Amino acid sequence: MTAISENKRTQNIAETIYQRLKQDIFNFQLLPGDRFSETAIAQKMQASRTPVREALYRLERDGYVQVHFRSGWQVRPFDFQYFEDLYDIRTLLESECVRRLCASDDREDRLAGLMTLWCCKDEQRESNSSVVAFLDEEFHFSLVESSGNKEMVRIHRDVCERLRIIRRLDFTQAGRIGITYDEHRQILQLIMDSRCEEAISALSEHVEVSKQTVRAVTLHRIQEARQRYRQQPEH
Amino acid sequence: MTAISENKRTQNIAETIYQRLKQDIFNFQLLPGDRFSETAIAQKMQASRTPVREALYRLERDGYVQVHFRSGWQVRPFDFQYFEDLYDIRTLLESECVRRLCASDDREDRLAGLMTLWCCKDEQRESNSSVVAFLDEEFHFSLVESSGNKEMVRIHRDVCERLRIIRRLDFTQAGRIGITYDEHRQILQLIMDSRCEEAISALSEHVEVSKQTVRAVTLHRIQEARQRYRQQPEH
DNA sequence: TGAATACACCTTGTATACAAGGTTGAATTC
DNA sequence: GAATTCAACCTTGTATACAAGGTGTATTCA
Repeated sequence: MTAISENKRTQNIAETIYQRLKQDIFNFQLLPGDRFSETAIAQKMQASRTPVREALYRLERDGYVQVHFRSGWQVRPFDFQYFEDLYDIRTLLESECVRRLCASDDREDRLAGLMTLWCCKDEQRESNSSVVAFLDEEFHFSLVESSGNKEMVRIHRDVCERLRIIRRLDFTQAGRIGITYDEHRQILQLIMDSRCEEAISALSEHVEVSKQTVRAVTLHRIQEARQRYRQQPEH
Repeated sequence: MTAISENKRTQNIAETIYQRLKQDIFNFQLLPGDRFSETAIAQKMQASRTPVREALYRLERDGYVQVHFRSGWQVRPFDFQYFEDLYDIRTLLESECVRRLCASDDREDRLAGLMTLWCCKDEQRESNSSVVAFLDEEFHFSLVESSGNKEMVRIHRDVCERLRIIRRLDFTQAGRIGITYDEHRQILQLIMDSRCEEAISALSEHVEVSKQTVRAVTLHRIQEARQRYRQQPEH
């Protein structure tokens, strides 16, 4: 009801439903393995099946849900290998961009913005974990954008989008914010000094830690959500 | 009419239309920049707009067409920067896989199939350009599959799929077949010898040549198709 | 009591009707 | 003659009706 009525002045019910379903999956209101039908979603969203189907097929291509022929839809079960594969790709793409940055002459100009943001005094550091999570993503996006390869940017954003469902849990852990600042600063400094391999190592390690941290947290959160679900089942 | 009536025993009109539209784009029967409506496609395919829309949204996500709000669809104009970006990503992904192969102990087993196929005697070489084009793709797929990273495989296949529209013109050029065989053999040999950087160089060069060859051919073919179109316009 | 079968219901796939708004071209006015 | 306005048509977005087939349950038979 809400999402539809605050219908952005133009029309894109399909887009709205897409966003809302993704949110539901991200917030573990739709749990991995859950099954549901197009009609049920349509009723919940107070819309017809047409935009619902459009949204679902987008989510299917994104890898979040899968359709069973004439037998309903299902939230794709969690697969940690899947996320680790994505992390590997992220590392590969960003490493390549670091390599190109180190070899470029104008890296000072390209990195100016990031330098002032991440190499600041301790008291100027952001402390809100949501904001830092956002800035962290921007940091990695910027690295890839510096490559000038639009398709690489697109793929990287896509990979990060898939990872966001678990990454956003990262900064809820104590100490992660400070570590992130330190590591970003170190990476930038190494790039500026053209110490390419060291920069790539630092970056890879940075991502690896994030991966490990998230793995434990996510398992915990899914467990938690499943508990809640069992206590007050809606159907 | 044909594509629909030979309707695979089950139903997937949307899938059929998707394939057929993509073919039309690949064969330059739908030219970059062409505009068309859902209704027109539906009539041509003798189906309703519903599966047509599903197919078109898939093609949009694939990057082949774009929708103009309440103003029809358009085949996305050719953008060589786009294809060169894709070639760069391909090179990056495959290089990484070569690197991993060189570092692995069981590369002999993993590459056994490719070795017998590409390091054969001259008289055993395939001469049909379509077949070689297919085998060439399989060669590069196999390299990436050896990484064991399913998502990297998926992205690589996706990139290759986007490139196929221009790559398949490659092997129509005289001499390309022999060169492909020679280069594949060289790359495999370098990997087997664990000469990692040399293997990557050879691979990168191999892809680069393909890129250059295709660029000229494609420009020519589009020109050609546009001529035909002007001579016998259907509308 | 258990297994098998049939039927009712539910699912997605497809076709079609309707709505809202963009485009185009002709008519009208200056 | 040129510019502007308005209306008819065409476009996609959405809702709904219908079709084909999968699922599960209840009933029946052994």
